[in-house]
Amino acid sequence: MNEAEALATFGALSNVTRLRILKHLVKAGGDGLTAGEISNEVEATPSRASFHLAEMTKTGLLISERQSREIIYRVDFKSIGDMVHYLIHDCCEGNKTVQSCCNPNDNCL
Amino acid sequence: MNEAEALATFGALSNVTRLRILKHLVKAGGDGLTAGEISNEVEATPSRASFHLAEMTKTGLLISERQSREIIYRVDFKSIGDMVHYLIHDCCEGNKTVQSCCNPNDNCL
DNA sequence: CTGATATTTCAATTAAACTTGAAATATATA
DNA sequence: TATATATTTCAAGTTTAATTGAAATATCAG
Repeated sequence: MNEAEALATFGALSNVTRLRILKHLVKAGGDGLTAGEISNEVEATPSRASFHLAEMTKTGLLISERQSREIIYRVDFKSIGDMVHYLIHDCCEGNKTVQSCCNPNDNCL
Repeated sequence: MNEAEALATFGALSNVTRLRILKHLVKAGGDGLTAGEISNEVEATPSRASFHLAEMTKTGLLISERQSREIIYRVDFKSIGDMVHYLIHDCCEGNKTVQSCCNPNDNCL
């Protein structure tokens, strides 16, 4: 992941609607959710949800697949992993304080 | 870290000038850098650098300390750790693919 | 106190991101 | 083919973020 990609990914996560879309999709698991379901869950109009879904897909955060009339979105966890990697290793040069927050039982709230 | 703080932190890192400030400050280590040095290094006017430094300090990414006429900025690694924690555990519910990118020798590029 | 240096603040402008609603596209079913 | 459903696209308007340059604040040295 290079600087431009990192900036785009941070930008993608800096909007409430998009952050909530991500969380709903994480909860949905491997089955993903349709654009309509997402639109309902985050209480956005279809066009607004579509705009944000496109934004997230462009940056690589989501993967989409048409299934007949519906379009299913899923999280691409690799892209979030890349972001975590970039944050820890590129930005912070492997800083121990940052790295310690990766563990499930760390001291980071 | 709550949703609003996470959004602010992602926003703080979604700007080139701010991302570069962060990297320069990480490289500078514990001594930090003065506002003037940062302004020079990222090639921004003093007022523009000051604006972004204030933005980053507001979100908790940086800590500032006046030393006579200069103001020294340092990275608060804890805030980045909190962000990493939020990403991995709150957003991604501890997803293994994401977590694997924390290690120095992972497969995340 | 005066003048110089370091930094911030502020108002004005410019640029980017977001929202809205209508129209377009894609697919399915009768 | 006609109609309905699911989703996207587009243009217009609105809001938020970033840049600029001048003025203000803080500290220091003479």
